[in-house]
Amino acid sequence: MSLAMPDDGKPVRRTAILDAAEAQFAQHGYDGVNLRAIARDAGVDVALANYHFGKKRDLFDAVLMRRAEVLNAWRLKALEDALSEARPNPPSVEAIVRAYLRPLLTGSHVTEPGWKHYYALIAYVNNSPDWGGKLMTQFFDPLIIQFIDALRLSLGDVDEKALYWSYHCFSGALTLTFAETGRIDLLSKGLCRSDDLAGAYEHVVRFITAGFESIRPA
Amino acid sequence: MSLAMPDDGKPVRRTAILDAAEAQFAQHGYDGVNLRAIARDAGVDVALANYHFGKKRDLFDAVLMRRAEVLNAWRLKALEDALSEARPNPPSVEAIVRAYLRPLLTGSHVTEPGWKHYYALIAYVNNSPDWGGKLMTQFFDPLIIQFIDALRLSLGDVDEKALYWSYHCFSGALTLTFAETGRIDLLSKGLCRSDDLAGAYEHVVRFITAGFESIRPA
DNA sequence: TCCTCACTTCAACAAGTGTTGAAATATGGC
DNA sequence: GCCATATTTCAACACTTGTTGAAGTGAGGA
Repeated sequence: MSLAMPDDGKPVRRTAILDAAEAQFAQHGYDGVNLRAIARDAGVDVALANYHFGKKRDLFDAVLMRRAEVLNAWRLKALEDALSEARPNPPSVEAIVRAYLRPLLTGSHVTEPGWKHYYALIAYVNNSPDWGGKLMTQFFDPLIIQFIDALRLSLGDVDEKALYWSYHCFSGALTLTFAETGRIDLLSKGLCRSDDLAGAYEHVVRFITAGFESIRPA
Repeated sequence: MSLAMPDDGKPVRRTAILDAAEAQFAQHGYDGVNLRAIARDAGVDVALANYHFGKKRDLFDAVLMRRAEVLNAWRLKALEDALSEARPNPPSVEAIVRAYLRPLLTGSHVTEPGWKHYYALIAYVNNSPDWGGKLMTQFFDPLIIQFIDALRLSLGDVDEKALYWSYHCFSGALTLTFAETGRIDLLSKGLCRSDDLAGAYEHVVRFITAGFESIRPA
């Protein structure tokens, strides 16, 4: 393995491009970014992005995919832990919600700044009409379905439409919160801070858990 | 008044540009749109957008402002109605949430297709880092503060941070739902439909109301 | 009729865009 | 050292971008 290779066996410049693209796309969206700015941030020639990733759109997909695999694995493990801890009973709604959120707040997800960019990117994709929905489906649906299955298990014979719309609310609240848009700082006149995700965690968990509990059949 | 003037006294081409820009910005975001495409959709020369609105960014602001004023007025009336109906008691949380949502589902907001574009645009702005938060603050905060005041009245001596984070969750869920991204259609395999806002309404109200109720002091 | 003014179009600029093919360089196996 | 391969740079093309100044149009008032 060359000295120019990080642990994953891919050239360092390749990951430098991914990192720079991730930050840029998160901040300005797909169309707000040009490849020369990405290359400059990565300390690299423009053409190199094309060599490693092909077209601009493919680079965007590569950025999205890289951490999606990691995040899905973390979340899956957290969900399985919650399920096995509660067995033979179904886990509580709160435990499921926490399993979905906690990976965003532990380990390298906090220390490595790239993850913060990634969360903002997810918010951008999640709220983009048409193609955003397709991308989310492609990268995250297999795992999300498992979470919804767990919720169905926990809530009993729940109305299916209510379940999906509730997850939809969850998704919107979550992506906006982790995007750290600075919105709540202005609205609350500094009382709440976007970058204090740990502080937001308990509030979000409580709000979302109560929302899901409200559809539990009587 | 010239024949080229609609009721509001502004030239028809001016509003045609606003309509076209609204649709384009909603679908592709600020940077994903070029003025020539807007002009083509409006059946107008490129330079005319510049004549009426100045720079591209000013056009974007004009699009945002046009319906913000209308929406804020509708919502304020709905809130005041809820307050006066409940007087001398504080209104219920559910009544406040409904006052915030119902204007999106009544009158011209349903019949006029431009409003659907506008909702998608709000989702785009709300989830944009930095400048998105500033824009939302500028156009919507005065009204939102009144809604939060009403919620504080209804919920009693509530924790302030919990109140703001709860509204934040509300905001994320709401903007995503009304953006009609097509996401829930794919996730639910067609069971739920993004364009069925009336169908989503009751589910969202229930979820959000329960979330706010969960922070009510014991 | 002529003038004024708001509105609209035309033509063009200067800068920036993604993408590419060929050349240059580095790397690892023999 | 030599060769095949992977990586990186260079230079350039063809095209789109926002913006502008000058010219054109039409309606209403004097």
